[in-house]
Order: sequence, then structure tokens, then C-alpha cells
Amino acid sequence: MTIIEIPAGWPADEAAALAVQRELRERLVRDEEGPAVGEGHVTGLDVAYDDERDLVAAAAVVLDARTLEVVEEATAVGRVSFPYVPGLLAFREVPTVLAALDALTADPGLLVCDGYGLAHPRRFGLACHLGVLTGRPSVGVAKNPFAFAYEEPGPARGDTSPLLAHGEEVGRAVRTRAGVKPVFVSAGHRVSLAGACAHTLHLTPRYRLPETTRRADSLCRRALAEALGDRPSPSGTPDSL
DNA sequence: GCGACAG
DNA sequence: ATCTTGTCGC
Repeated sequence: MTIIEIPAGWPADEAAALAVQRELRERLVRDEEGPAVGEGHVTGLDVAYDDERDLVAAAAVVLDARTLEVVEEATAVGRVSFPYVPGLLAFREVPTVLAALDALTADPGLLVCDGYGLAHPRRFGLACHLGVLTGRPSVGVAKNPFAFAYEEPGPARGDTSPLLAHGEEVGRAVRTRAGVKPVFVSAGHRVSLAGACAHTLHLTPRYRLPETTRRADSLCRRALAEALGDRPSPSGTPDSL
């Protein structure tokens, strides 16, 4: 498999990344409701890292939004393009994720990213970044509240509470399973916060995390193991779905 | 000023 | 993110 190299001109330090982020931020579209829930395609995106070899494996899994069945999968392996800096996560994985998206033949529809969208120190998290670069609607679903404040949502599936940045609602804590820790949802590009939450609930009929994320997470780990030349694990495939 | 802080 | 087995429960 070919390794995606870091693009020429890619930000080399935090100052350069901040400048790019500031520019892309101006292209973010926030006044669209977004695609209808349960129609068309939804695409899960995720990455796995091997810091030792400086590699990142990305996966894009397209699901039928109505049935949640897999329509197409694609992966890409690349060089880690930036160190992990809170607030600059996108610069670490974007080139490889875009390569995986480019390898798809199906229409990706809504992009479901593993991380934040508008819930970001400068309102431009990974989901916004990928949305703007692809022109597609996108949402961010994160597993942790980052540095934002929130009150625990009610205990029932579907209960939500605002994620606050200095009093401004930048996302929502969404209970996708009764009695289980909520996920943290924010809008990316061309989607409303309410729409992002509705999509998230539609994508979590059974588990805490969206099917898109679970599918992509599983696939990128396999892609990384394969790139590293791993032997199959004793029991065959790691986790089931 | 220092620490915390998506993945 | 990643280091990591078994185990309790539906």
C-alpha cells in the first residue's frame, strides 16, 4: 500500500496551523439545517496511530442512512502530519482522511467525525475542517467533553444538555443509551446543532457510539495492523460489531 | 503563571 | 490515541 506523504506547504508549526485554521474558518457554512435524518448516505471517519513509526491509518465507511448497512469502505495509510496539540487535532490526520474519502466511489453524504466541530476553542474543530475541505455536511461526535462545561443530561436515551463555552452553547451532551455516559455532539459544516443531535441518535440504535464511528474505528485499526505487517490475532478478528 | 485539554 | 485479560452482565 502506498503511504500518503505530508502535502507540500503543510503547516510546520502551531503559528502556521493557526493561520490556516483562521482562513478556513471563514468558509464554514452555518446556516443550513443539513440532510434529512435517515435518508441517503452517512460516512464514518476515524484514524488509528502508530507513534513509533509515525504512521496514521484512516478509514471511511459509507452506510445507508436508512438501514445503517455498509455500502462501501475505504482506507488510507499516511505519515502523521502534525504533533497532537489540543485545538489543532485536524492537522494531524486530515491528509490521510481525505485520501480515504477520495478512494470512495459512493457519495459520502453526511460526514460523521470522531471529535469536535464547533465545540472548539476557535470554533473550528476536526468536523468543521473536513466539512469545509470537502464541501460536505459534517458533524462531530466526541467521547469526551474536552474543556467545555456541561450539566449531566437526564438518564434516558435522547436526553441532552448544552455544552457551554463561556455561556455559549457550542454543542450538546447527548445520552445515546440509558444510564451510560453521554457523547458530545457539535455541528460541523452545513448542519445545525439540532440536526447533528438528531443524526447522532438515529445512528445509535444500540450502542453508545454511532454505528459510523464504530465501523470506522474497527476498520482503521485493521488497516493500521495490516500496514504494520501484523499477524492475525489468536481469535481471528479483534472486536465484533 | 500553570495546568487541563478532541484524538 | 495507546499501553492491555479477564470478567461481569444482558
